[in-house]
Amino acid sequence: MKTTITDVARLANVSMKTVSRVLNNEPNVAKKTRERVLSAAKELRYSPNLAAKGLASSKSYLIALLYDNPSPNYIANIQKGAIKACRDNNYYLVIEPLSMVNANAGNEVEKLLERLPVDGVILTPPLCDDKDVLSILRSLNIPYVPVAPTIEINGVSSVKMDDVQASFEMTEYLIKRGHKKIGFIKGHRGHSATSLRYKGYELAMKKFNLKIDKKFIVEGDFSFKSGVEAAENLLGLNEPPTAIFASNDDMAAGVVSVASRLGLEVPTKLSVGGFDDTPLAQILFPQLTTVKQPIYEMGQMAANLLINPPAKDEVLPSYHLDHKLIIRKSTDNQNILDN
Amino acid sequence: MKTTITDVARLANVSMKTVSRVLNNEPNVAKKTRERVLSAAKELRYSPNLAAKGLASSKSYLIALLYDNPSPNYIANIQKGAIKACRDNNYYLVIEPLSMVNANAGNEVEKLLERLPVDGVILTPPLCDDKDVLSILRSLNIPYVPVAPTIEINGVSSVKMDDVQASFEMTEYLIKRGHKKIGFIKGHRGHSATSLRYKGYELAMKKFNLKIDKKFIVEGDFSFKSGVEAAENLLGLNEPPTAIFASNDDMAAGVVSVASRLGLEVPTKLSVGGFDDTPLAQILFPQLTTVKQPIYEMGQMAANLLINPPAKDEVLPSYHLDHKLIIRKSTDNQNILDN
DNA sequence: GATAGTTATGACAGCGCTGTCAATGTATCT
DNA sequence: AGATACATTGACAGCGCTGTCATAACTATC
Repeated sequence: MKTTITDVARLANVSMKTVSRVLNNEPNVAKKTRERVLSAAKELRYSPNLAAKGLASSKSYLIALLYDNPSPNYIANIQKGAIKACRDNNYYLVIEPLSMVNANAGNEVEKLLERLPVDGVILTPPLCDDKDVLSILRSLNIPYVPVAPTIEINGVSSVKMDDVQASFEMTEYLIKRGHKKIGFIKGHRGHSATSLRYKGYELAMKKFNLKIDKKFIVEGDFSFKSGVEAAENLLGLNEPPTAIFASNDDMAAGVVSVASRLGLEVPTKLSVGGFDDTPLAQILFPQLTTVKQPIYEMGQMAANLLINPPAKDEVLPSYHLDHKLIIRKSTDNQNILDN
Repeated sequence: MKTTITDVARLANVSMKTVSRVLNNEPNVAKKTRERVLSAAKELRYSPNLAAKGLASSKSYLIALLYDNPSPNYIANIQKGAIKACRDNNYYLVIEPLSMVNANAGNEVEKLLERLPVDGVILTPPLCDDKDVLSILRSLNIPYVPVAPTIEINGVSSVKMDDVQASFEMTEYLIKRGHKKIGFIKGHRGHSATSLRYKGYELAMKKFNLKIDKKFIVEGDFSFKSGVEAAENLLGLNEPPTAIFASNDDMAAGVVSVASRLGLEVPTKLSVGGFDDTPLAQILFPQLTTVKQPIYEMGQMAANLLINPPAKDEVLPSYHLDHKLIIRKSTDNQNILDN
């Protein structure tokens, strides 16, 4: 029924092994032979049996994506990128949501990976910083790539974006549009992005010799609600900021909602910047100026690093991928400043 | 290194085959033997090699989830449900996004499945109604379960919710809160949910002898923007509705945004109902009354149907799972009506 | 206690592929 | 031409498990 490598071998008049060599792009096959095999395989519409390959070569052609409850949007994009890389290499992606809540994720990972011998694991935050998970992976000797980790691990490449730079650019952009009083809403304490994004803000303010008013820095936790509270706080000041940079879109949405409740028109009276470019950013009115993370690209790169590991001597500690400042209406105060 | 079935067999002093029987819950093993094997397996922390099992039994223990660009939220939930079912049965889920845009998804599916011999496929809309995909699946003889399909296929069970009933309940709820003039925003033409949800609205209106004003029925396309336009249309009427039921949350969000622009307070002046219970529904102010689809449950059920197919004589054409009317602030007009 | 019926167990081949290693063919050099 | 190197090919075992079928060990029956 299903064609096997033997069928191809017979048709091409070579041994199974030679077919195997051709199909796996191994060296040392005569050009003529290679062509003969290829056309035989094509004629028979041959495609290899993954289980058999796996059993014989003790590889699985499977990459696992482990995650613990990040936003659906984030995970969907990581997935798409990872799947792209997998497809390009005849690998497959299996998805495994984990929960760090009930005790040890490490244990869960262990059970999972003992049963499913994947060739590599992609770790997303916050899993990529979980000590147990990392040590299990190391002891099981399974290659892994952390995506946007807080901590760097010796000898392990990670994939990330430059939060500091992105945040710097957003702040710089606001400054260049004439703002001097720029409020900043921090993210969840302990999340690595929180301090990095704040740092970018700080650097930009310093670069342009703007003093950072402590009253303008408010703590949030990345939730819409915390954005609302922070905005109430900031906009209730005697001298409120003319722009607010919230370190994610949900909080920025909170800011916009408070502003509209207070009758403060965005962007004419208040500019608002977000971070992440979630779908929300385009749904909001006015649409949100924000930073698009290279999520898809990170997923793709991560999978690629696992499938085609770089030679030892060219391993980088981490691969930085490009973000993008997306300028939309919520910071479009030009008319006002111009007049 | 890795323990094999042979190790367990040796320790339990039985043959490999008996170990296999025990581990796969096959009948005809003496109780004592079974216990002995089980404890040996436990002691050695044995876990079977998937590739070997697959090769020997020509099964893959893999279920594929095929989708084409639905909302990340939808897909994330389907995934979680499907993975739950997989985990409970030692199966794994591989994810494959497809694109029906560039010509035939059928072809893509074929290439995919020839290479990856999955034991079953979960199809989400709109893929579950694609003729090519369905016929490929049939010709490859791969079991599949459509999730929320428009068309029913003879002999194939599907998993769905009752859109008509849910929509009926929402409408009935609005009516019971005193509304008589209820606007309805339809979804994208051609999407099965569109007509079903409208039908539920219609039935409820009829049941309570409310006449359906044609001006109150507006076409949308499930996008935020179309919700905005529909709302402008509805709220611009001489006698505008006192409640608007948008057939998804994005459009409902559009309604809320128009209402707030027009100074029409929600819910006191206008009640708004949505559908889907997306994250947006809780972010919005006021939070949205909506219908929660059993997405997770559908994913779980779909995977389960593939892993443990029901006996022929008890196959149902489709499995309906329970939705839930989620009542939030956007319809909380009680105070007003009470006074 | 011999016979049949049933349950429990094991021997063994083989799923479809790749790794190893030996064998052959071809080119290069003295 | 003969020796040496290297490129090309194939034979074969075996990855870890399950299906098949034969055999062994019970149970029930008269």
